[in-house]
Amino acid sequence: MTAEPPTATSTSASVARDRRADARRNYEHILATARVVLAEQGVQASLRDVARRAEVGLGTLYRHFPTREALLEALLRQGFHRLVKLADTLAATRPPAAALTEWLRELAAGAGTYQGLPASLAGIMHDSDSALAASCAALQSAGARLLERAQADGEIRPDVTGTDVFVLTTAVAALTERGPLAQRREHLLDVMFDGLRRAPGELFG
Amino acid sequence: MTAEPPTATSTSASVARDRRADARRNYEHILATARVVLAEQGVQASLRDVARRAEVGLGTLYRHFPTREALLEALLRQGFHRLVKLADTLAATRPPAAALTEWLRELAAGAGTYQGLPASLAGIMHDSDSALAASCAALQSAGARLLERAQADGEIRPDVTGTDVFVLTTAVAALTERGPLAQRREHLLDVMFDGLRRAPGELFG
DNA sequence: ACCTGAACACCGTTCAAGT
DNA sequence: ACCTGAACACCGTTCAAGT
Repeated sequence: MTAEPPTATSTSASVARDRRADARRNYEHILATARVVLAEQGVQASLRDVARRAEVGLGTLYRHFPTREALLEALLRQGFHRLVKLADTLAATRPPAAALTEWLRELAAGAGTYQGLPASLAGIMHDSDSALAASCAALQSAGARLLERAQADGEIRPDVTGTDVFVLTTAVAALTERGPLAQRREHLLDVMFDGLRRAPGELFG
Repeated sequence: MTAEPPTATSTSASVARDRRADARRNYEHILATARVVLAEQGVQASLRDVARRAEVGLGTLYRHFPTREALLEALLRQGFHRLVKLADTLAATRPPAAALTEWLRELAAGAGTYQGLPASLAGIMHDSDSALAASCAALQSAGARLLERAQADGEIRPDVTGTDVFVLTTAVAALTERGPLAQRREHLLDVMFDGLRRAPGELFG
């Protein structure tokens, strides 16, 4: 049952299907292994090590994931989608400013999944044509929408952009991803959020 | 005049002196070369390349600078001293809050000397026993003194530490060291400074 | 004392050879 | 079609051998 022989009429198609299944299995196995290895060593983990531990040739890894960013993008896609959906939920259920700050807290937490990931996300602005940047664009759009709502509501200063808020949040996530500052993530986010509020001088504007 | 021959009575001492002079020349030359190479390639530049371009053996570089942080520390020492002195000057001539923010702007600008340096400075918190961390401690102390003065003056929220302010500033410097965000350094620092002010809810406290 | 560079153990990336 | 791993061009680090 598990190994059905190819019929005479569909041999080449069946072979192709088998091959695709093999490739697909490799793809999934590399991804699962990468998840473990990056959890251990961070986003700068050795790709050679990932291939070794997935027991595939190095070329196989590169065939499926031509760059480190491509691998990272595949690993993070689900989490990105989850955050985009969360933005919609928060926009529908929470006051604009609270929706924004709660979402940014989730973004910071999500960026902490792998050591070095916040820096990679913040660094997307430096080379915006990576696979990771493309996938992250939806994330930034979701954040920008929450920001605009909060700004329209007058709760958040109008002179910050979605990019500003995104990079500031990932920067705080980077600072607090390990070490003694790890305990201060929420507080540093609070400080940043206060900076995002309408400046004091404009309180009566 | 330039090449004085060793006298008979001081041969070994003279040899020692010559050797020390040679070593000193190597030290200085490596440092000068590193300044150029790091300016081109950032703090992650190849140390092999530095040795090659300084025309010294790789071992010579490692003898003088056993770690990358040691080299970085030697490169930055002057700038660190300059910033510490600047803190004293600002404390003596400017109102407390202005002294703090102006000094932090200079810190951010100084951290932008080499690409990747802000991240290295922010990362000091993650391994606090490097040569760079030791030299940076004076810098952080100077910032902490300015912070305490501004807090005592009631201008800055009391629930932030010197470490908080230091890492937030270097983080903003890291975000804005290149790319499209480079133009927004001053603005993002302003946002951060607003966050450091007494929280709005406490305005009448 | 100090300098040198080969040696070692790693990388990331490519690509001819296999199935 | 896809997989493999040797080959290439790099790293950082160490250390025996030179002067």
